[in-house]
Amino acid sequence: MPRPRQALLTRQRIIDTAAELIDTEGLDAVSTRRLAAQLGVRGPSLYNHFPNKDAILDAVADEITADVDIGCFATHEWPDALRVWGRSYRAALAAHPHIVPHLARGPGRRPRALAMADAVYGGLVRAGWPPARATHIGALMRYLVAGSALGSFARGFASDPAIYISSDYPHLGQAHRLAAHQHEVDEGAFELGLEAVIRGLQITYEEVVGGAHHRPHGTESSAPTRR
Amino acid sequence: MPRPRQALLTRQRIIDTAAELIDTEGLDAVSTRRLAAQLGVRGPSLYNHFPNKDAILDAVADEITADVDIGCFATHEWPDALRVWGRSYRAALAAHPHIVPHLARGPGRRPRALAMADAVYGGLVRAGWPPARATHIGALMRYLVAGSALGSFARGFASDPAIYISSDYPHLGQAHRLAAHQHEVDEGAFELGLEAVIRGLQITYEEVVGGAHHRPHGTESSAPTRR
DNA sequence: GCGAATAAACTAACGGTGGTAGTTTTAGTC
DNA sequence: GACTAAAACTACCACCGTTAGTTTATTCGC
Repeated sequence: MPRPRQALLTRQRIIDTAAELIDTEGLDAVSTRRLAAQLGVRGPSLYNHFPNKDAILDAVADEITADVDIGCFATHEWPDALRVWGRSYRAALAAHPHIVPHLARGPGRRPRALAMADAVYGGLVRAGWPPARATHIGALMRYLVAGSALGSFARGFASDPAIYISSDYPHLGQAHRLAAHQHEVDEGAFELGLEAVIRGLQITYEEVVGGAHHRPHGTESSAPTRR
Repeated sequence: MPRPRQALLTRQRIIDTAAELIDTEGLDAVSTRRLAAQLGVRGPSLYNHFPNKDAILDAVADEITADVDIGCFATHEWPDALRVWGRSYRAALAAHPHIVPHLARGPGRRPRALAMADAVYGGLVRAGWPPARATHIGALMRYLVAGSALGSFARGFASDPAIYISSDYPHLGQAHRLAAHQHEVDEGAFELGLEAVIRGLQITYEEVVGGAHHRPHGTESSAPTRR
């Protein structure tokens, strides 16, 4: 009916309900009408609180980013900070895999996503990494995290054994069992990648930064040029 | 118009036109009616050739997978094979970034994607990697490639400088310039990650496989536990 | 305290979406 | 030459995001 005595909707209530709907039924299940129905309301009412549907999804995405640990860059050496951040970043996204495609488009204007980028970049530069490299490392970690949270690698394989019988796939005889080991495969692959990347970066760090943490500035452009 | 003397549609023509539409206008622009219009036809006619829209997108995704070099696993040592495969995999996806979210859900039943998984897994196992590790490496590479092709890291930052002025983001003063260096940043981050991963894996390889390529089985659990 | 402005719900509607049913005509097969 | 299958069509269906305009309650300025 018309304006109620007590407001039925809050930004926060909309965000929470949307997140719940996304988690339980997937991104496609979130229509303005369905979300509104879940809230006991009528669709267009959402537009009193958000300019459009995308803004709702943005708010959900930013909410999720709040669970990521970025304090570690102030308290740990950079390799450990990358480890802690990377794991909490992945855990936050993997808990809500259905919005990862939306989230992975970048921080955009989401304040918490920007704060995360700021902490990572700042921490790496403070540790002595050249700015362009710090950018690369941040990007690379996002690749790993988003790629791993985007969709389960293991679940991507159909669990119907018949598919893999074809002689075209001589090595996939056991692939139908992957889905059952989803968690182990995805987690294990991420950990393997995280450790490999950090180990590889430590070698690069020695080469590039060497022993001196405070390098004379001006030798490395802040604009990420490479030619 | 009833059945024409010469068929207006072909599976291949639909795939090609859909790919073109995706590349030029994005995934959202692909509706059955728009795609049909581009083909000089009326929407429902597509359903004579594909069971639903998703099958069309699947076919486009598989077409793109055809450009990936998987022969390298037969001709190169595993570290070089990973390099060649990874680069061509990423190049194929980055050429069509708009379908990556669709593609990244896994091989499903797409034959070329399955053939790729088969070649990678087979190649790594033949090189001496334990099966569980081979699975992890394949997953890990997909994370890196899909994460990097999914959406440009650099383009994810708004190019409006005003956003980054806030004192909440003390290190992002130059972030608005990222978009201009998109290609360099994305490419550089991927290369950094690829090399770091391979270097890290080579260390693991020495530890796990050692000099002997044929290790007695049973010493390595298939579950990648770390505690 | 009162009038004006704002806020928060609603109904109705627009154009677009994926998909289905049923029709017509052609092409190919026994 | 009769039958079947294929490939286009028209006409829908229910749903989608969004806008416009309405109604009523609250809040703010004087």
